Formats: sequence, structure tokens, C-alpha cells
Amino acid sequence: MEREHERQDRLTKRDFEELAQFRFAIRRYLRFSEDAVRRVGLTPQHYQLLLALKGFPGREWATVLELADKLQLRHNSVVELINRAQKQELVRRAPDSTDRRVVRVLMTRHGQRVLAELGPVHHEEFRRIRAIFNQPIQAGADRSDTG
Amino acid sequence: MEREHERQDRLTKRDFEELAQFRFAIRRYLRFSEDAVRRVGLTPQHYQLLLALKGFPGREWATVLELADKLQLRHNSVVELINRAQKQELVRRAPDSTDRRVVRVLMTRHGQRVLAELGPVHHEEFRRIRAIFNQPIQAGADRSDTG
DNA sequence: GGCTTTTATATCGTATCACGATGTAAAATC
DNA sequence: GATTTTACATCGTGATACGATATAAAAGCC
Repeated sequence: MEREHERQDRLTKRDFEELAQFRFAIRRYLRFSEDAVRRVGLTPQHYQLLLALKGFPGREWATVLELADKLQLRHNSVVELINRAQKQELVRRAPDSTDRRVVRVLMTRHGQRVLAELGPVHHEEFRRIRAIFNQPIQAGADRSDTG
Repeated sequence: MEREHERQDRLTKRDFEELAQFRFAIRRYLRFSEDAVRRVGLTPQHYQLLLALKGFPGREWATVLELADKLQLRHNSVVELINRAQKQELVRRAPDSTDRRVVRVLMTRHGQRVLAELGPVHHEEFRRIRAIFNQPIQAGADRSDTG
């Protein structure tokens, strides 16, 4: 027995409009975030790094590989991102207590301060976009077929 | 009277976990899409362009400026994207019937075929991610304060 | 316990691509 | 009909994610 609803073979125009709206909502959120973030002198990547650290379940540091997963980047890209963020005094590296291969990435006080500044607006906008996803899609045209 | 709920001044650890999870979900979706898209020989940008065209409410073409809005890019970046997509025979330009400054961007038959291929998996994954947003956030740790 | 394999982080050269600045032409304004 | 605005296009530049490769520590193995 399949655990998913059957996959459609062909999407309707309406389906594509829905997908496009979803994409649009994402892009808008990311753009909103980018603007907010740059206003305090950060790059979007630096913000995402800080958020991944602060938002890590149960702790406030992470390893390079954990970050690569959360940020959906290759590990070497994360290393470079950390280097840049470190230059900006946003994060620092610390050795792991047991495994000497592992690097723990943690926020500096400055990083924490900047992130705290950015939290509220992001949270507010997040609520807004989530509400949009929960609603049925906005009607486009009447044609239901895919032309 | 304010039309928004009051903005919090300080987010809890849990709030940040929620935001990070949201970001993670977005990144995962985009990565999923990128993988699917590259498998059929497209760049993510080309897919987004095609989707914006097919998903445009009521029609299946758009102007450069309309696309710049939907894709949240500068208009000149869209021009370049169109140039690249045009080389791949995915889209084509057509003059607007009344305003000769305006360019209509529309999909070629090939563009339509490729997009149709990519529709189903994206729609399926979209449903999945939307379901996640609708659920309450996944529990992290017990600490409710922001350290 | 040495030897091999796997795991974790780091470095480097490259390619992509979004952008600002600038240009051109058509429409709108007065 | 001259000026301003709007729409698209070109070009040079910078940021950054990546693959390939390197290094070093841990794990696995007989």
C-alpha cells in the first residue's frame, strides 16, 4: 500500500499557479530577510549561519558537517562561510572536547547581539508567510486546464 | 489601532529554533528542486523562469519587469536570465502588440515539455513541505529561555 | 600494535550569476 | 515638440558555492 497520494502525471494550470505562488512567497521572504540583514551590515549567508547556530535544537553551537546539513551546502562551502564570518567577529571556532577532528562553531557576543536584533522582524514576517501557506491559493484565472 | 499583533522585543530559544527550522525547510525544498531540475539539464534559474511564466495568473507569458517582480530580481538580471534561457531554446521573446518598449517572454514548446516533466515531483514535494509548515514545530530541547 | 579505511576539516582554482552603472529607444507628459 | 519617464539591454565586477585535492585524526582490522 502506498503511503503517498498518487502522483499526478500532468499538472493543471492552477497547479502551476500554486507552485509559482509558493516560489514567489519564498523569494519574497528571502528578499525581505536579505534587506533586513544588510541593513545591519550582514550578508544573508552570515545571518543564516548565525540562525542555524542559535536555532540548533538543544545547543547553540554546531560542527561544520551539521551546518552543511542545515544550510544545505557542501562542507567546504561552510568552511569558507565560517572563515568569512569569523573575520567579521560573528562566530568563532572551538575544539571539540573528545574528537580532535571536529570543530565546534559558536557565536561571539557580537554575533549574538546582531542576531537578537534581527529576530523580531523575521519572526513577524515568518508568521505572515506561514499564514499564506495555510490559506487556499489565491485565484488566478478561471481556466482550469493546462492549455 | 495597530493591525498587527505586538512585536516581541526578544525571541526565545524556541522561537529561534522555529525560525531555523523554517529556513531549513526552505533550503531543503530548494535543494530538492535543484537536484530534480539539474537531472533534466536545467539550472535552477531556468526552472524558476519557466515556472513564473507557466504560473503567471491568467496567461502564460510575462514582461521583463513582471518577471523581475515574481523572481525578485533586478530587471537587468532578468534580461540576462532570459538571454541564457533563450540560448537553451527554453523561452523566446515576442513584441508586445501595443507598446513597442515591452517584450513578452514566452515558453517554447521545448520549455513547456521540460517544465511539464518537472511539475509532478515539485507539486508532491510542495505538499509535503506545506504540511510541515502547518504542523506545530518539532520539539528541540526543554529550555524555553534564550540563554 | 601497525596498516588501511573512513571521517572531519581545510585550501585552492574555477564558473556562475546577480548586481550597479550606463546606454538606447519608445511612450507619456506638458 | 522638448522633456521626463518607462522598458529593455549591455558590460564590467564581486561574491560565493562548488569540485578536486590535501591533511590529520579516529575507527576498523587481522
